[in-house]
Amino acid sequence: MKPEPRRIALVDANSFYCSCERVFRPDLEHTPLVVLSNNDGCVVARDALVKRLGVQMGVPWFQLKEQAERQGIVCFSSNYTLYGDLSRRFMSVLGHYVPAEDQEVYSIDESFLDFTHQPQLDLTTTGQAIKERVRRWTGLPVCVGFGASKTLAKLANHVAKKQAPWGGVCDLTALTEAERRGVMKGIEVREVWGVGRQIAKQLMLRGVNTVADLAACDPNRIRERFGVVVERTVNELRGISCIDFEMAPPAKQQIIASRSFGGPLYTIADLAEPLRLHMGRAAEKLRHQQSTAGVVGVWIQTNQFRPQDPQYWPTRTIKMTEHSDDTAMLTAWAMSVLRSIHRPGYRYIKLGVMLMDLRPRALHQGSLFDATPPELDARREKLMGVLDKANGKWGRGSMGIGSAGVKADRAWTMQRGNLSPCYTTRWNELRTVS
DNA sequence: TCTGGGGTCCTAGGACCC
DNA sequence: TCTGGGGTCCTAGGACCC
Repeated sequence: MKPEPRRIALVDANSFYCSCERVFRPDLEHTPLVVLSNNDGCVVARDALVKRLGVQMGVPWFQLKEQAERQGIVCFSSNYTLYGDLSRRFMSVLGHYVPAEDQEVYSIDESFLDFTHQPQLDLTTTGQAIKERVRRWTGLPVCVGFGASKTLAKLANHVAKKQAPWGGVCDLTALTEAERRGVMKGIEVREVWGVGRQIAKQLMLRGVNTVADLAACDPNRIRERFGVVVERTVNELRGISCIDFEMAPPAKQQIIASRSFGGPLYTIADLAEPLRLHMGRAAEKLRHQQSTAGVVGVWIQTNQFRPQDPQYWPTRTIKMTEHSDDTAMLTAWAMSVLRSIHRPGYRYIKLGVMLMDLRPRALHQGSLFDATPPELDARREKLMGVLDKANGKWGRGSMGIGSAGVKADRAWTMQRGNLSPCYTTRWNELRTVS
């Protein structure tokens, strides 16, 4: 017996970061808007008006600045505290439509919802209701796509976004086979979830140009040439759901914290400061997911966009003698790595730290040679708890190990010249109505 | 002068073992 | 002349995602 096809929705916010900024700045409703990456480096979000002006994703801001001024484009530094908070509200509105086990929060601005267990619902009507309620309760504009698999739901969402007649909601499950094929014929294969630049190029060389072409491929042949991942994608396009919902996000297998500096750094002493800051953040994430790390890694790099500079981008990892989640311990190991890879005479612009070989904290057992007595371990744990609380309350980096705790304008701190206030998370930055 | 920061999965090939 | 074969583990690199 053939199982009933699934009814999966993908809800995706339009130009999420830009929309977040606009929620608190209704005066900018008709102003073209971009949001910049860390350090005000390049464009990471564009609203519809800016897209129409032909501004590409990822353009360095310094190249765009003049044009932006001419065309009245407003720019914001990224404000992840604000986006994270609006994301939580958005996701909780979606939670009204399905039981918790049928919602997967896929990214900061996207969520899958499984309506398979609510066959009585008309999906287009439901999609419109979702769109309206999210708009009313959070101020965010969203589009909704429905399909028999996650990949088809993604595709439907793409259609809802790009093709105005759908009104922001596209239900592929309501179409006949022929109608669906018609829609797929009109979309380039590159747009499929899971098909990136390289694979799209290879497919097109073989005459597979549209989504319809890919859906018509023999999965076995695809597997031979492209592997199991693309094979799965073909099956999903054919309405066979292969990618399951992931409920509690699995614990991370590696944790990375890195940033470009506001300006170049040179010595080990210079680099130690951002190292301590990054390791503070990484260790916090590690403790948050209740893991310990067995391996720490560090990399530093010079500016590859300055070919006139000598280039150097060493990276190295080291296996610690025991697993740990202790900021001071992890920092000490990372410092030893930094000392081993650092060479004088280079102009460094970025440093990153990495935690690997993660395992659940419950498994942690003091090693036979562990010099720290258990009661000291308990005190350390308490200290780490205080650290995480303080940083949650007063902002990242307000408390840390050594000099990383000092909040100051240093050469290496991020440039965020156009940061919006934290409207939703700090009392003193709340919007006032007069 | 100024060019982001995270993550995952799969595969191929080498080391090593019996 | 003639140089096995299969299994596992690890790592590096490539591809993808947001």
